[in-house]
Amino acid sequence: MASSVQSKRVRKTPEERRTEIVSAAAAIALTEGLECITVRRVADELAVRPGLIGHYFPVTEDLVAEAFGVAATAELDELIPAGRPTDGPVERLARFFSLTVGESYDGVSRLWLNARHLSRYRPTLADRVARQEALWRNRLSGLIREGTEAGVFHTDDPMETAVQILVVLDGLGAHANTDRGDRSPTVANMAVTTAERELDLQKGSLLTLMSAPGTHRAH
Amino acid sequence: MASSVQSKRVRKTPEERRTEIVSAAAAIALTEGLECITVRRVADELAVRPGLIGHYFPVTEDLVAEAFGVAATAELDELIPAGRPTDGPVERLARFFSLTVGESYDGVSRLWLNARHLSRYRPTLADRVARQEALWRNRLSGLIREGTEAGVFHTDDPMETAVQILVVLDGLGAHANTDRGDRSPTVANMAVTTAERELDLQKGSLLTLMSAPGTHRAH
DNA sequence: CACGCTATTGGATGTGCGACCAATAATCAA
DNA sequence: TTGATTATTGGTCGCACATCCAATAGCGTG
Repeated sequence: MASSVQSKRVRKTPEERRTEIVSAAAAIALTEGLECITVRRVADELAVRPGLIGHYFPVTEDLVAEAFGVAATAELDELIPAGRPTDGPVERLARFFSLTVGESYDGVSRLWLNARHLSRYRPTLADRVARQEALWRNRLSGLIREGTEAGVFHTDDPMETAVQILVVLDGLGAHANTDRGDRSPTVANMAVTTAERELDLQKGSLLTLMSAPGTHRAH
Repeated sequence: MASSVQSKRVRKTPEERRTEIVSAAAAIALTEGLECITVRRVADELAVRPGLIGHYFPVTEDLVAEAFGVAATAELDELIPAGRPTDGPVERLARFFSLTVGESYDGVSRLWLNARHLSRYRPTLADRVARQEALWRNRLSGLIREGTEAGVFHTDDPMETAVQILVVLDGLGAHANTDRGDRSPTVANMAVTTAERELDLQKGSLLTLMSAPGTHRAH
């Protein structure tokens, strides 16, 4: 009982330890940024020695890429849950937007900003970013396609519409690290407006469905 | 003549040396990135000793912020020249877009991406970014206001329209470090489309004016 | 010409990083 | 119980960075 640091070493299965490491790294990626994922930082997050991280990830860049992938996938699953939907396309799209306009989405914006910039120097991460972009595109365009087939959305090219929405979302998210305070409602709702226009929905129809969750900004 | 390194030390006026340093740093910012602005890197760019940089910029972060400001201002002056205009608002806006869709604009996109991310950790840079954003907003909204007063553009709020255009531009620029290859014309021209829509211009009217400069992508 | 100012040099200090490796001990099979 | 496997430790190495400082030498002033 003399020392708070653990004297006995705990030995886990490689799989368990590995996911533990990646999870810790993903958490750091979201809260502090991808460049804070360092061998030492992750190590004392898990109360192990730095060398152990290097044992599972001999090249740190691989851990960074993996952490981004896990974090981004988790966020996407929150925005547009995969699997059998319980709601209709309109409700699911409204959910998506209500989550993306909230301030809690700033963390996600920061992560993407972070990853996109860091991709300039880390090819492994660049690959992961490209894969995640495809994942997000596909998930959103899938939702849109569902809606068009159900007759509630109208667009010739669901993928193109999805990309347009994501571009606007990226543009809004670019300011996650700076001002973002003095934003007019028109600008703040640009993504929703884009969706309503490109999907041929009535103006404000999506917006009115978005009041359900706790974190929204009606302004 | 035995040594290629300079044996004699050159002594310049503080103003001259200072601008020299900032210019070198700005060039590095555009080509390699803001985190490559290091005391040593700038020093051997100018063939001086690292200590000299520290003499003019005791805190390196200040040099980084200054370099970004200079680089961004220079780019803006290229996109929307200040001073007495020789062309009309429509031509100037067309020039703006023809320069922003070209691949040569990727460098600028990268710079903004870089600065916006780095602002997360460097408050001094964050201030500079905020000021530059205001500068860009004002310059573009000024141009739009000119056009509305001349009766060629139609919008109730030139500033809001300017911000909308810039948001789309930021969204498109987010991918400057990754793919950006498989982009449909619709997506590639989103910023122009936004302008035409928000300024109540005829569809394609701006686009057709954009063929002049060498670097454009009609797709 | 001599002197003072200071731009510029050369070097030191301390930090954090990724990568590497031999020694140790936990776990499981024989 | 014994032994092999390997997860985990503890430490080292070299590198790049920002910051600080005393010594040096250009250049203008007297």
